[in-house]
Order: sequence, then structure tokens, then C-alpha cells
Amino acid sequence: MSQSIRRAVDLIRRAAEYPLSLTEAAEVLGVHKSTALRILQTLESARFVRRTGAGTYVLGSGIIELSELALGAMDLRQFAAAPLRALQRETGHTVHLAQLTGDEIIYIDKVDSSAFDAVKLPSRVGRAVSIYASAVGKVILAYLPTAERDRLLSHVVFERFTDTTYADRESLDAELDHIREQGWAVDNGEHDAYVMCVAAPIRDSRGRVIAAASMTAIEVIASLDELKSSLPLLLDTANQISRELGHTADKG
Amino acid sequence: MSQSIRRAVDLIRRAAEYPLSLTEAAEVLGVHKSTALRILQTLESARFVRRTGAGTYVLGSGIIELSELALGAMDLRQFAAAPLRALQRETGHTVHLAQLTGDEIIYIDKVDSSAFDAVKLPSRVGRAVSIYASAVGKVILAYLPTAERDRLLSHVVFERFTDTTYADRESLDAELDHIREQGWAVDNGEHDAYVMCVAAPIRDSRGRVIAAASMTAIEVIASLDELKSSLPLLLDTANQISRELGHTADKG
DNA sequence: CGCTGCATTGCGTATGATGCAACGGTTGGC
DNA sequence: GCCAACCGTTGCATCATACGCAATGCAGCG
Repeated sequence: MSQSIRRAVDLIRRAAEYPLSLTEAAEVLGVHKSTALRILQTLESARFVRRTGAGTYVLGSGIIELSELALGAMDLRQFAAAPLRALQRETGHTVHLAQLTGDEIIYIDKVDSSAFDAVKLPSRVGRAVSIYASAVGKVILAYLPTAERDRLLSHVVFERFTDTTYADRESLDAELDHIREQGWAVDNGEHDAYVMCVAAPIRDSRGRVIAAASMTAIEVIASLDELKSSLPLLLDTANQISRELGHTADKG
Repeated sequence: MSQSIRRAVDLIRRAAEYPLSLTEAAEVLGVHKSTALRILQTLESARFVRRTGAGTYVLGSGIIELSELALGAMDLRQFAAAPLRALQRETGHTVHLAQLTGDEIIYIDKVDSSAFDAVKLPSRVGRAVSIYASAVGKVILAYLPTAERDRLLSHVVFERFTDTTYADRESLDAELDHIREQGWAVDNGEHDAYVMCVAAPIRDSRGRVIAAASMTAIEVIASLDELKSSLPLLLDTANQISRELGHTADKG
């Protein structure tokens, strides 16, 4: 694989964390300063990094623009931002917005818990989440057309993360039936034993489920039952977002 | 400058716009398929692009994570998101959040006007904005410690964009005095003749101004006077965000 | 004024990126 | 059910390109 591109990626990552001088950059890569300079100049011309007045390099706007381009492809994120924040405020739980893009479920927004962050959730905007071992994954899966669902799951190699994981197609299918019946999904520590979620589907103007909103809690802080007690608010929020996307509230 | 890195950047940009097959990628760059493959594999290992089930390449989560890292470095964005959206909803104007990072003022959030977008504002999250010819820039500048302000302005080459631009240090300093007196700043078409803004400072827990919120309008839609009529809401919003950041409301 | 630490430039060289050609896997058509 | 066409992948020889070196420029500081 391409050496210089690897090096470029390394520098971008470093620059995102901390302003990087040329000399530091060269040290980090273990190359001559002139080499580091050429890489950084190339990245700068793409606005992937930017020079500060102090001569150090930091992450540039090019990266952020690309990210906005990818995340903002739909208006979903804009429409969802306010309702999700209201939900977080009312319930106190960490709130996620996840979307099916390609073959993956990606977090496209996250509102942190107002609690004192005793435990930081490892989730991150942009990161893929298990399609069969998460509440958002399952709820999206549940409402997908059969052909699409089969296509997605055909590539999946099931893995048993915890005791509660639905680790084979048969038990997962039963769970998905159940989710369709009740209209929302639970993650009872199916990926990480101590992480509990509830998720509700979000529909576009054609009534197709394209995303999901979820509330997450560490077991210690809020048990699954506590999460469920906020369920009406979650469902309201998801429906409200669906409406803003143009979904007219007939059954999907 | 590094050829392969340039090529990699090209492919990332393309992949962000549209899923790219290997053959397409090779054609775009004008190189052999094997070359394109190696570049894409390298990018994939960095999660800068990702393969879809169909075998095409699209933008990966690595880019998005970097962007979030840069934007979310402070909790500012999280805390500000809801109040800014409320402000947009109440006033109808486009709302911006800008932050001083390094030597530049960067937009870190934007809430589009609910108007039918007759005119699209060219602003973008991640993009730098003039430090002396914008309301957010001036309001941040106004409240900066003198030494810091001098440092920032020492590198600046003033340029007169429009008739109203404060294009020299003396007139700018007078304007900054005025801003400190009244507690907010105006951009009376100082960068683009038809773009009007008002901006208010946001303070962190130590009372230091680290960011600014602004409302923008195209002159045709809302004159500066109309913007000013919404000023109390803007100031409330900025103060609310400051409070969420831990600012206790004594004079800064 | 000279020293130190930094970024930058020119250049010859070797390493690593490249193109080629052969292989393998999948799709679709006859 | 076979063949053909297409796409992605791999191994390898070649040479272009990214590299290190050393010299230069430039600022800050004692």
C-alpha cells in the first residue's frame, strides 16, 4: 500500500489532535524534514491541513467540508437536530441518530448525556455500529424491505458479543418480527453487557424507514426499565422528525 | 508536491460526491487500475473511504470522525446546538456559531434560514471568516486580551472589501471600543456589501470570550434594522450558551 | 554580532509507486 | 450449461518519484 499516503494520513490525524510543527511532523513519521514538508504542503493545498500564524499545522477546513457534505447529504441531520436535543434535555439520556448508508448503520448525530459523564459512551458520530447487535440497527433492519434486509444480512458473519446477542439469523428474525409488532427496539446489552438502548424508527416522505433515534444509558445509571419509561418521548421525537421529513402519519 | 497524495485527495473528493468504482477511479486519475486500487486500499485502511457492498467506494467514517474531533474539541458546539436552533426558529434568520481556533475565526455551526433560500449564504461550517470584516470576528476581537489581539492583528494585511470595511488598525480599534461599550457587533456589509450581521459574544467559565453567535441576513430580506430588532433574542441566546459553559453572569 | 533553531530549496539517488500482463470471480446472454 | 465480457486482484520488472542530504534563508536571542 502507498507509503506516502499512509504518512499523509498519519499527519492529518496528528494535526487533528494537536498543532504540529514541521520538525515534530518529521519526527513523528521518522523521515527527513523536507519529506514532511512536501507532504504537509500537498495536504495544505487540499486544505486538509492549514498553517497557523505560528507556523504549526492543524486540521484544515477541507476535511470538515467533506464531512459536512457526506453527513448533510440528506436534510435529516438538520431537521433532527432540535428535536433530538429537546429529547435529551427532557430525559437526561444520551441520544443518538443513526442512518443506513450503504451497507452500514452510521451514527450521524449524538447528544451527550447531561449527567456528569461518569462513564463516557464510546460511540462517535461517523462510526459504524453493529447492524444486528444494536437497537438502532435492529429497528432499521426490522422495517427494511425483505430483499434489502436479506442482502445486508447475507454478508454478515454473526458474532456473539454477550449473553443476550442475537447471534444467528433465526433468532434475529424472530426478534425483528417482535420489533415490528411493538414499533420500537431494545438493546439489552447485546453488544456491550452494560450498555442499554431503546430505539425508534424514522421515516422519509415515502414512509420508508431510513434512520433511527435512540436513547442510551449505562446500566448503573438507568436500567432498561427506566429507559422504557421515557419511551413515549422517544417515539414522539422520532415521529416529529419523520413529519419534518415529509412523512404523513399513515402506517408505514 | 507529492503525486500520490494529490491523487488520494482527488479520490476522496470524488468518493464524497458519488460512489466510485475502481474502474471509474482509475479513469478519473488517468492511471492504471492497479494504481487506483492501491490508493483506495490505503485510504480504506485509514477508513477515509469505505467499500460498499456493491464494491464501490464512498467517503468513510475516518474523515467524519476527524471532523467531529476538530469541531467538538470543546463542548461548545454541543451546548450551543439547541439554543441556536431555537433562535433560528424564533427569528427566521440564518444563525452562525463561530470560534477562535488558532489564529482564525472558524464557523463551527450553522442553522439555515427557514426562508425559501432565495439566496444561499456562502458560509460553511469549517470555513474561516475574516477576523476584522465580520461581526463575529470583530466581537471576538473586541473582548480579547490586548496582547492576544495585537498578536492576531500583527499578521493581518488589511484589505478594503467594501465601502464600510474597517480597513486600517486605527478605525478598527475605534470600532472595537464601540463594540465593547454596547456589548454586541454589527457587520454592515463590511465584507460583502449585501450581507448584514449582528453578533454577540459567548464566554467560557472563566469569563473569557471564546466564540460568538450571529444572525445573518441578505439586505433584501432583512435590513440591518430588522436584524437589530431581534437583538435581545440573540443576546439572550449567547448568554444562555455562556451559562451552560459555566459562565457566572458577572461582567467579563 | 554570532549563535541556535527553524523552515525552505536544489539535487542526485534509490526506493517505492507504477504499468503490465496474467489470474480469478461473477454476471449475463445465447 | 457454456462461453464471453467485465471487473477486481496479484506478482513482477521498470523507472519515475518521493526521498535524504546538505546548503541556504530567516528569525529570535543572548
